[in-house]
Amino acid sequence: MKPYYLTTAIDYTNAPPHIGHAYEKILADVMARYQRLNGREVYFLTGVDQHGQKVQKSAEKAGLSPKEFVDGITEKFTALWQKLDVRFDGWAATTDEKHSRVVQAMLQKLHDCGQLYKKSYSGFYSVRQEQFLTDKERGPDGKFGEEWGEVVELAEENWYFKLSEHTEWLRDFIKSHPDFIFPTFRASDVLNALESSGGQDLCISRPKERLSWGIPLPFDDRFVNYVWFDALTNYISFAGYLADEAGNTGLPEFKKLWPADAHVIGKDILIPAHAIYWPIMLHALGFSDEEMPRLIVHGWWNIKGAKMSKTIGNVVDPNALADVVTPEGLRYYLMRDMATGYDSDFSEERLDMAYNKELASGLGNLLNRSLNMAHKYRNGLLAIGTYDDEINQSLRQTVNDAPAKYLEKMNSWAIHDGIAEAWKIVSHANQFVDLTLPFKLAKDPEQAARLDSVLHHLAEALVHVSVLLSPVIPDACRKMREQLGWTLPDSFTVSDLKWGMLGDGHQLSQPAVLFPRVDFEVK
RNA sequence: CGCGGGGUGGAGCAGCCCGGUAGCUCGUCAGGCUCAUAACCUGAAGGUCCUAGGUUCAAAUCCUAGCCCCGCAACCA
Repeated sequence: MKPYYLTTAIDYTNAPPHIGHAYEKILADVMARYQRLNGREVYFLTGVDQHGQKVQKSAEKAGLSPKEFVDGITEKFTALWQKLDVRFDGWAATTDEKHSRVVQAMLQKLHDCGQLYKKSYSGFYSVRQEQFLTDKERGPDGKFGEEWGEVVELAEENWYFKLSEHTEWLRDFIKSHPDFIFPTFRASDVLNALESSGGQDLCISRPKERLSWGIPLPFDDRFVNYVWFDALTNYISFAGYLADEAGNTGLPEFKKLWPADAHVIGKDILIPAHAIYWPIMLHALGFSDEEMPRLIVHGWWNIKGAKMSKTIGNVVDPNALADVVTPEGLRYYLMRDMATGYDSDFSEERLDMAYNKELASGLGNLLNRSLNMAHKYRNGLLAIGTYDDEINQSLRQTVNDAPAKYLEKMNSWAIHDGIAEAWKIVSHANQFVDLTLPFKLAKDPEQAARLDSVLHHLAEALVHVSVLLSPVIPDACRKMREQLGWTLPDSFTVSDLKWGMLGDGHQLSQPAVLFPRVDFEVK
């Protein structure tokens, strides 16, 4: 089977990362880890989009060169990914020369087969904002507001991509491929956008005098490429597309990797970029319908129902949160509290609940009490024995049922539901302790066999949890396994999970608090 | 009639496709337990399932009309 090829949006290096950036990368990282857990080879690509006018302007404002400015912001992103344990295989930075060469080779290819043309456009241009204005920017009085400064009428030549030639194909493709966009309800949005778009072509250049921070067009050096062919192309350029033509080495073999099994993106960049421009670009380059990628579209984190925005000043900093609830706590919260594809509300109360109630009191405490009793009563040595009863059977049932349900949910990107399936084991195990009362069994020598079976059942249940939750909280699960004295065997998969991972005479390690409780300052 | 999502106990959500005792997590209250991270377990209170019609033996679920909230409407994860 080909490797599972997974990408995220590449983040624009104009401002530091916020909670939404973190969510998307963690979501992709969880899926990457989940696929690996199922024995699938994975290639996970993420990166940064560093070109463009906003960067150029922000750099000027900061008194830095675009390169210096971009490097500074980029470092904030990479540091965050490291902190949050987001492990990617490829790093897509659009200022990378390998990338520029592929972009140029691609543009040349499209130019050669007549997909690009030059045209003059005239309209109203804001000198201060350095952009053309449309009727949308006009105020109620039909005039352009003061924020645009001096507005002049200007004619400018630019290069265009024949997008309109392919819209008919795209319409049919979307209708006949319901899997193309997840969740499916977003597809109707795209079809609507296609209807209203008419036959517009896509402007892909900017004259060099206006924008210098970009990739030059190979067939016309008075222009640099603008946005789309630069940013979207990262998904194939860093996957080894046109590597020979571009003279690139050290990249994956494109034929083996493509198509992408998942482009993980936010709903804001679905239309037009990923659902319209991107498939059409690929189609124009000669990619077949079978070579189209799949889009996984996630929702947004709102703050008390309102959109997060710098203007309102309610931007949530993932770095600060990770410092409070640990990176794993943040990963867990973000995954458990959002139904993939839909919006969700961020709140400190929920984060508090997820960490202190679920991770600390639920899972962490269960591990701690189980190991503690096993050490207290049996020096951490498990004995399987022959004792059994209905209470034991019931817990085994829950544990045995979990993997199949978990797989079903995770395969359809319902991470929150997958977590819930694993959590059923945790809840049942805590209940199990209260039903079996091992601390009482320990006082009665005649109950020795039953006590052994109870301690074994708890440890066994915890081993299962430590596997199922490992994509979401890998480090905590590793620590759990360490305490349980069990290592994940090489090439182990979820379907290998079955009752009896811990044999007779298994030695447990010492317990240690997994998730120390955290006091939340209510702001 | 631009498009999409949503409206379910105090909060957040599931259930709706394939009608049949309204479910989960948190919070509140009461009890139990003492192995454990003041953690764990059990029980209780609390709901016009946005509104009004309709279909049906039966509607949160299907149909019709309307109201409200959010987002999008071609560069914000």
